[in-house]
Amino acid sequence: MTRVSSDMNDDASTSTSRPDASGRDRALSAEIIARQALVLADERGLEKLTVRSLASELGIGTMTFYGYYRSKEEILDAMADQALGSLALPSSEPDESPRQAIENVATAFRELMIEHPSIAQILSSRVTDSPQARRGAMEVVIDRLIRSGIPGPLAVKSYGFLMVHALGFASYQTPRPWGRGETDGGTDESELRRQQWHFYASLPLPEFPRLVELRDELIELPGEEQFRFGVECLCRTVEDLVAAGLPDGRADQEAP
Amino acid sequence: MTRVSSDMNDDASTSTSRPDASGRDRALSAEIIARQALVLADERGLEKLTVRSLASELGIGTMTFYGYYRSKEEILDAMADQALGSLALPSSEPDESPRQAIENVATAFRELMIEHPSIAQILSSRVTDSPQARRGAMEVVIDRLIRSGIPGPLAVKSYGFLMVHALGFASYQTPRPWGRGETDGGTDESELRRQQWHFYASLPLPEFPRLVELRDELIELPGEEQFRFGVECLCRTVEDLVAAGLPDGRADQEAP
DNA sequence: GGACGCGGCCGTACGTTGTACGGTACATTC
DNA sequence: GAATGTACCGTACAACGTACGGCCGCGTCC
Repeated sequence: MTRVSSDMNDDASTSTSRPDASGRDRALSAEIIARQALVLADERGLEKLTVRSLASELGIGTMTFYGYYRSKEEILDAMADQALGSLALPSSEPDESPRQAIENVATAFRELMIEHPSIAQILSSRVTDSPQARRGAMEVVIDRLIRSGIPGPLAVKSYGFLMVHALGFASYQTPRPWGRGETDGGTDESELRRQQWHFYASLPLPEFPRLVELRDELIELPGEEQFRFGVECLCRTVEDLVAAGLPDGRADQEAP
Repeated sequence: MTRVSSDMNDDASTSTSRPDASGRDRALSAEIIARQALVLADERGLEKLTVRSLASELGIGTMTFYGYYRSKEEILDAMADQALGSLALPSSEPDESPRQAIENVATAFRELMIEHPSIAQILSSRVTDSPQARRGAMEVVIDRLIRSGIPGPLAVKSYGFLMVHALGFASYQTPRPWGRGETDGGTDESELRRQQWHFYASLPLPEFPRLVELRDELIELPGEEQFRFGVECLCRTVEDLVAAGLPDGRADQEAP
């Protein structure tokens, strides 16, 4: 059952259908393997992704993997590339404001991190030399920001801001149920919030007055509103700078 | 010894630990081991930190480690705790502005990530259940922000912003020389920048016009100025919200 | 046709990892 | 001295990444 009709270009997803016409056809492609690896890492956690388990899931021998990637490190790069390549920006409106462009990019980044929880770990644990699709995402995002009216240097800074914000946000908590404990049943969203609330409420008041006092806000730290707050900060600043006609976000003390 | 993070009053972790009123004295303490582990991870990289190498560095047998920590996971938490506990805020001025408070906190976070490059990886790769010193850092930072005039809910959001920004920033590149390649001698700052510049300059122009055009800005993405830009965004927004008298950063569409 | 070579596949094996198990050595208490 | 409890660690094992080399079906050349 290792043969899967060996026609990989059925949906025209990849342009590198066959590397060369030497010898036999390969049953798989590097991209299919990377995609499956990403699925496994997102479902079961990056630390459960081993070369053996991946090969087993693909129905191939363990060492066959090394015919497609030279090391496990290499496929981690490919996985990050795969995920970044699936960045889904909504189609561009003709007269998009800087705020709309920023919020669209931010939402796309956030959804990417939610859909692929493992890439935050991958990007954090690797040096990530020269990704391929990452350049494509950079180009598309920066172009989108510039077309909305943001000057180039400021658009680059905004891209960096959003990427760092989304990445840091995904890294900050990563509340995957498989991470700690085996109580899969009781790890829903509201129950986790309730536990956090009780934790903050039970802290010694003389030592942590602020944490106890602000427990209602603290449990919202990993929430959507916190993410939006960061995006709002960027939007306001960019709007100010664009209105002032400054080409970048250099921090000079302007007098209003 | 900055905090009470000793192992004696840890109630729920291990029930079999009686530190005194027992047989012999222990040669080490859990905190000393965590500190040494943090040094090793920062110097040689987190992936080179093994239980064996750590024990060898401490001059103890491998299994002796498990008399202080129940698993390697546990010491990763302790290392993050150790690093967070060493957060160094400058002493508070009596009438500190919100901007000054935010910039002080941001600088402390940034220096922490620079001094301990491994904690970004630790925080990203772990679920990090209930750190001890992290609560202390949260309390101190949020209190500092509130004392500068920022309302409590907004101070919490600002704390989250700064933590996420610093963490994401540290995760984004992590340009450690030991990460890739063995050319330790030629991996200084300016040389790396030059290589990046040439990379962007050599991209195919029709495919990546923005990246080629903005290559001078792009190589500054992991730089200090990009970090400051994010902080500036927060400062401006907080100043606006405080001036408007809003208790938090909820994104209502204000009419100027 | 036969021989050859080549490339995709993978079984086996090796070194390293985290850590369970049990033994040793010594201080304290009968 | 005997008993007990604790700190320490040598050995062992499963799981990991992956080097090595063999098998096998195909294209090519005689």
